[in-house]
Amino acid sequence: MDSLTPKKREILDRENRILDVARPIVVEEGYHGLNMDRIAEKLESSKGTIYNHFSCKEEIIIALAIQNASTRTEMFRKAAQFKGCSRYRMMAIGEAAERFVRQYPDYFLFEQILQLASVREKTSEKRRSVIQGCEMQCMSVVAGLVRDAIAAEDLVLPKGFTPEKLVFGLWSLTTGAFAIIFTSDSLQQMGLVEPFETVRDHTKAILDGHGWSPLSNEFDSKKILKKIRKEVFSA
Amino acid sequence: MDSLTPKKREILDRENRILDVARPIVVEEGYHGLNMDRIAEKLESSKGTIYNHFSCKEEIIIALAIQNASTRTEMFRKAAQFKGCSRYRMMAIGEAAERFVRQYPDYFLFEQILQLASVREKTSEKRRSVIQGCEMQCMSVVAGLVRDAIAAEDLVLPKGFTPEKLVFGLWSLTTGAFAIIFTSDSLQQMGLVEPFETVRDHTKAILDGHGWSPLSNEFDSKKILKKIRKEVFSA
DNA sequence: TGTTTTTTCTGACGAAGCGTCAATAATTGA
DNA sequence: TCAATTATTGACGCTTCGTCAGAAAAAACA
Repeated sequence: MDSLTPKKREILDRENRILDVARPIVVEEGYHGLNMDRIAEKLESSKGTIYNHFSCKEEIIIALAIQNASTRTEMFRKAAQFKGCSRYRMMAIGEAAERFVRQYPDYFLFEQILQLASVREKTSEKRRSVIQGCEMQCMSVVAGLVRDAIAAEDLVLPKGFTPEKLVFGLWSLTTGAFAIIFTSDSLQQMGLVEPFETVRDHTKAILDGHGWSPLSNEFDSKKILKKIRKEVFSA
Repeated sequence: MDSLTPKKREILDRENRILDVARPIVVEEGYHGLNMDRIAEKLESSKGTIYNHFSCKEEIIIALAIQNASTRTEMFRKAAQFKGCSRYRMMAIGEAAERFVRQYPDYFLFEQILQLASVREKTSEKRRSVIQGCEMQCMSVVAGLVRDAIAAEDLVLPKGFTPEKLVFGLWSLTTGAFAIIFTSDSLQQMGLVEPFETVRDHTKAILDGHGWSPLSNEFDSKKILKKIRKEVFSA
């Protein structure tokens, strides 16, 4: 359905043009570098027009995050479909998480900005719930996989230890690690050069620690990872 | 040495009074709620005077973080001195991390604000390195403990897997989890009511996963935790 | 004690960014 | 073609930032 009046088309396009202009500014100069006058200037329209699309700059930032958020959900879904036992499928999701963050490092920057209460509260409930929805869907995919593992008797969780608790742990580990990777100077200081590999190692340890079989010493993870990369991620 | 001229004393006091005034503002109204005029008003002095102490509001926020940062280092040091095997001492540090974050939740708020590049870059190298130093010291304590564990043959790390890598994993898990606990709505949605307990469980899993003995099924962690709480934290 | 020098304080000021809205321009539809 | 509707514009008021010349206070000196 591209048959819109030229004017409607222009307005629709502009929404994306605004985001295209804003993205590199936020990436290069951060939250404070982004301002409405500058966007208007680059877009060769007036500030009022920008405000017709976004009610404040925070809305632009959350819109930028939304541009990427559903991609992650898709990647998680696709990864969960990897043909193999539950543990391998979990590995595939780990790979998805890593690929996503390497491919869209901007996303983490936006999330970081949006985590600040004073920024977040300026955004619309509508956009907030889109982001929240994408995140919840990712977690649901993982939780579903944990349930599959339990059903397949690859994993036995202690009484009261819900699949969601396991998801929370993995989520904490990966988002915590990514935050450190992207913002902290400590890694250099500690001499860590391959942080992503280390994240993989720790994910492995958590899963082993919870007894999710096959345990990592019972299979060749290098080989499986290769297979995952080939079968799930090559388009 | 409190024998200063009354004027010098007043100036020195004021530095703290500024922080005392600023803290609740940042905690309650976030980064955007804090502004220099407001501080000046509450302090019943002029804005210029505030600027004599702090060159911008970001400096105030980092100063607030510094007020707590060394406490954490101290708590970690104290915890590492717990009398027991390496794994128990590690548990003591986990307990220290949890206690710190519960006792000074503000600190995490400040850190979050300071993580934004556009905020961080306004702070002085001097204060930045104080914070960085405290953090590195915490990590060193943990890394030292890992080395102790290796020396005691409680832990064998694979070739190339440095103690720092293990620290990175634990650090990621805990900071990631704390960030989620304090800022995300997802926890409620997932029905997680005791997140701190869950963090403990995952820490346990990571340590088990790396084979740090005694493994968690070889001792009564409830009992040890009780002992830690009594012997390390009761002052 | 009075006087000079040094330090500190003050608040008005310019700059920058936000978000608004009356006026203007463009588009649509009859 | 022309009224009605919709979209655009940028000047404006407001808030906050950070500065700095002049005022006030403190310290040093005589």
